[in-house]
Amino acid sequence: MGGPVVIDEAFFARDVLQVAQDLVGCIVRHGSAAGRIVETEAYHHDEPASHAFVGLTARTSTLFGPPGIAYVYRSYGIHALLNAVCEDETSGAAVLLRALEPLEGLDEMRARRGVQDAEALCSGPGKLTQALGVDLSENGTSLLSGPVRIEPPPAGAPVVRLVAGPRIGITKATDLAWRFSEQGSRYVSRPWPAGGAAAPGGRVY
DNA sequence: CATGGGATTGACT
DNA sequence: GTCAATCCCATGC
Repeated sequence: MGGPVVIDEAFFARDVLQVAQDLVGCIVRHGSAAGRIVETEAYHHDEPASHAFVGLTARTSTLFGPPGIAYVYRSYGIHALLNAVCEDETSGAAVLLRALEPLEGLDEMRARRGVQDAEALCSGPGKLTQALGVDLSENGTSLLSGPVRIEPPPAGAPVVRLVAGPRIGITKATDLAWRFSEQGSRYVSRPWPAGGAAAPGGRVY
């Protein structure tokens, strides 16, 4: 897709659907652990599946912060989920990182996750934060200059083929095809329908 | 102040 | 396929 080479605040300030697609193929790093993003979902305060739908509260203040910061929250009392805040302070928009292809610090990830299989280390939004060692203390920190960083794809990396479909694990706004992943990746949180075809209502890019 | 519901995972029938 | 674990916080009394 010839996406942006530079990841800066302007990268995250764009439309959240565009950022969600462009983040697939980028690198997330925390300490010596790093992985390549293979699956994302977009959320926006205009639709009820978003935490920001309720407006500005203590919980959502991070979502209504500047683009390029991390929104980390606890899900089901157990898991930390990592998002990248997008658009401007009025949007309450963010991209949820749902799965990574582990690249560096595999043994560190295995120790934190308690599993060996590389395909199971980061194949879910709660799994990848556990593997990277990301927790709620990183909420609100910069993804450009903070402890958790997002980097552009390595130079010469092949163009990513994207598949879009409905978001997972939500009960509202399930008609929106705002989940994006790399076509054919073995590291996604849930496999797509056989043959690499787009899910119902989805689309292949 | 009490209650209830998750953007999930892993164990189990 | 079902279900519990377990914490934050929005909501309502």
